[in-house]
Amino acid sequence: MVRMPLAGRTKRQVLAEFRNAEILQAARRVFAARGFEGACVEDIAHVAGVAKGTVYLYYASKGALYRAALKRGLAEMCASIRRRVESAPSVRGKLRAFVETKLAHFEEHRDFFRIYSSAFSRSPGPLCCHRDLRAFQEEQLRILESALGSGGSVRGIRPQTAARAVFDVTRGLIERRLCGESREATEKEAAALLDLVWKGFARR
Amino acid sequence: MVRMPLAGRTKRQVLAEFRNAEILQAARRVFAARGFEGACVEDIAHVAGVAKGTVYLYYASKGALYRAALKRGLAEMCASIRRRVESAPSVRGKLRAFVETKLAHFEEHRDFFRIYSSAFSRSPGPLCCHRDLRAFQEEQLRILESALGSGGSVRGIRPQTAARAVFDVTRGLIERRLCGESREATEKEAAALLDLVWKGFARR
Amino acid sequence: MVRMPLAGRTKRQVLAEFRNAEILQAARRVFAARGFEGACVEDIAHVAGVAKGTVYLYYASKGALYRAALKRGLAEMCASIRRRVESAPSVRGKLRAFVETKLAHFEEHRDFFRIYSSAFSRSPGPLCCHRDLRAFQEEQLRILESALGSGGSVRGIRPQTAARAVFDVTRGLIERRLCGESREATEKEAAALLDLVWKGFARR
Amino acid sequence: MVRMPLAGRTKRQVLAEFRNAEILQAARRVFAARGFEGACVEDIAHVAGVAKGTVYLYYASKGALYRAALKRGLAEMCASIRRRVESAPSVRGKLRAFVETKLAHFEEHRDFFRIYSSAFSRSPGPLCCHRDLRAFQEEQLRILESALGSGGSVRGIRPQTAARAVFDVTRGLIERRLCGESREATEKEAAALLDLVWKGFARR
DNA sequence: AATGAATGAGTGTTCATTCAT
DNA sequence: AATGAATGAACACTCATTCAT
Repeated sequence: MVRMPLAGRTKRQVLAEFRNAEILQAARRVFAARGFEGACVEDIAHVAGVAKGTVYLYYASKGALYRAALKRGLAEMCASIRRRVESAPSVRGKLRAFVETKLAHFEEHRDFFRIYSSAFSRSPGPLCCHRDLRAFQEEQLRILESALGSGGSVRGIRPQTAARAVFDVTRGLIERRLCGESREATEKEAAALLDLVWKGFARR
Repeated sequence: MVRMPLAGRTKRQVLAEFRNAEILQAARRVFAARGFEGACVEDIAHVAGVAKGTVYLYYASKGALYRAALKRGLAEMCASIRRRVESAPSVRGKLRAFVETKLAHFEEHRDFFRIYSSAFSRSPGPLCCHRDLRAFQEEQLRILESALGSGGSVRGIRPQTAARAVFDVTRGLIERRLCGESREATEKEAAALLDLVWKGFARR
Repeated sequence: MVRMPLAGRTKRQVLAEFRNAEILQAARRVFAARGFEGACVEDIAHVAGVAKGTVYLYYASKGALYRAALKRGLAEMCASIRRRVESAPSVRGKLRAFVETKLAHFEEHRDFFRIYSSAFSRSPGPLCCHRDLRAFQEEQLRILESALGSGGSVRGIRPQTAARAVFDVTRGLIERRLCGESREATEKEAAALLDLVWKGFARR
Repeated sequence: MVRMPLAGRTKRQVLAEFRNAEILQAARRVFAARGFEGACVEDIAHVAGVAKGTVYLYYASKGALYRAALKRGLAEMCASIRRRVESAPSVRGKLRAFVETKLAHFEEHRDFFRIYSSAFSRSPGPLCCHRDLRAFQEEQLRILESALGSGGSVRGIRPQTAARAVFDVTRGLIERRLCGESREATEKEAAALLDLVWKGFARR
């Protein structure tokens, strides 16, 4: 954690942070457009407006840069989800907010989905998804759980279960949406799926 | 001109089919372990017990080999799903069969999941998953739909919706299972999720 | 030297000779179209209507096949030159016949010129053209020399010198013709060049 | 931003030019020794004393490197020819200078002749020589034409014709010289051929 | 801190040649 | 004699990473 006094950052630090942001941004764009292996550091550097060597001053390797870009994207999305879910008034509204926010996010950052969805399968060795990805998935589940738990309307089904259902179903929705399904069809499907889960969960 | 023995296949053809199977098998293993870009044709050949050039007698390119391996894996899985689902007696039993068959399949072919789950994000250009993958997803949905439709127990929710819910939720289950969740936890979760969907779908 | 009795060739031999001719013919076509390195034995075999392995029954290597094709082409051309030159009545007519025959030959077998003209530069090791090529060049020179010598009209210039001049100048003509110069321009140039040589050689 | 010292070139630029020259030089040697297809980039790099990748910093492809090497060699030769021809006093002296310069050049850069003479036959598609080669041939012809034209001694034969004769005959001389003919024989032949052309061209 | 020239390991693919059938 | 499946050496080109300036 870095102390950040009001006027305490030197010009150097400010510049460095700016550069870092530029690089991360560029990385996201390029990785998203071409995948991890398809992207090349030189292009990322070019898009970021710096020289290739500079990238290595900020990130130790292409892999580290990839992970940082992934993490940054996930963090942004999670924050946005939390904000929207928490500000929804009802439980059903919170579920809708979750689905809609994620759909909108990936539609806006359509490119980012490729990173997101390949994060599981990338990484060598034993089959396992990125630590970061796991962490952010957990966070999303917790957001959903507390939304559902606060409703207190359960009968026989745990909020964790419903949270996972919503989470999984949302992923499928996004995938189909990005694969070409129309916005209307997706919205109808989203409503229907939420309805299904809701009925299963909240029925008395 | 080659004599065609009664069996209908010459020794040559048999050998070729055997080789082909070996190569496909090896491809699946290596692609699964290292991803498309991480895998190198030489290794696949080595695992298959043939020379690099031989691979190219059977498949025109690394990409073609990848697609064939993916397709073969998907076809096997789909066939196995259909068999098990159709032979289950009740509707709930069919759903259980779907989930359990997929879980078991990916547990047995743990490696294959990496291919399966990266199939979406691979492929350049506009974000879109492989034709083959799409086709097999559709087939699985149709299996589920006809299982659900045959129950006739719907109320306000279409079988398609429930099918998608089951499909999506199963994917999540597998992912969590392969990422380290215990078999027991997964089974419990599977039961709970199916229960949720079932209640939402079939409630009176 | 193989004795060739009128009815003494077995079916086998006849077939073999036929195959050989087909292969040589195909080799010439393919080498001409794609150069030595660009041509692949499989294609030659295909064009010849035999299997790849068969080519190796007739020629020990790609290089040997190339040399044989070159030789065959050169032999044909030389024979045709000799015939035409010898049947021309006057010395000037013989020179004209030489130039015209070569021009026509390469125009008809335009492809062959690529083999012919690369024969010098191909072949590894010390810079030196193919033995065969040398031999056929010598033969052409001798044809010219005897044509010129028979005229007896020399003064101070040896027939060998004039022969070489005609030979060299013809090569240039062909090159320019095949590189796109029009037939008319070439013919005019040929006449002018022959005139020049003739005046230099035969002047009293 | 790089300081620009008075000399007008930074150290970097100087180094780059040096490297470039080394690579071109090496390319010429290796292409000459083994032909275009026989040469491999790694060897060229090795001879140039750089790593393979470095070659690609200077030339986009093996083909581009080849063309550059060809062009550089041609340009050097043409310049040398022009210098020597222009400084010769008489017309006959100019012709002699042309022949002698080319002979000497290829004898010194014996290797280069292989590139030079294969330039015609390389290049796929319709039979045609390299643009560059054509251009430099034209230039040599123009040098000869203006040398001949300045004599004004023509009678019935155009300087262009004589220029081509000299050009073609020189090529033959070089080929024979490099194929093993002795220097004396070549010189005698050169004199005789020039004499022939001269008599044909300049006779009254 | 920033640069970008240099490196060299890595890989898909081709193809001459062999040899079991 | 003919085949064509199998082989594996060869090679152009890319790109992550380093390091002198």
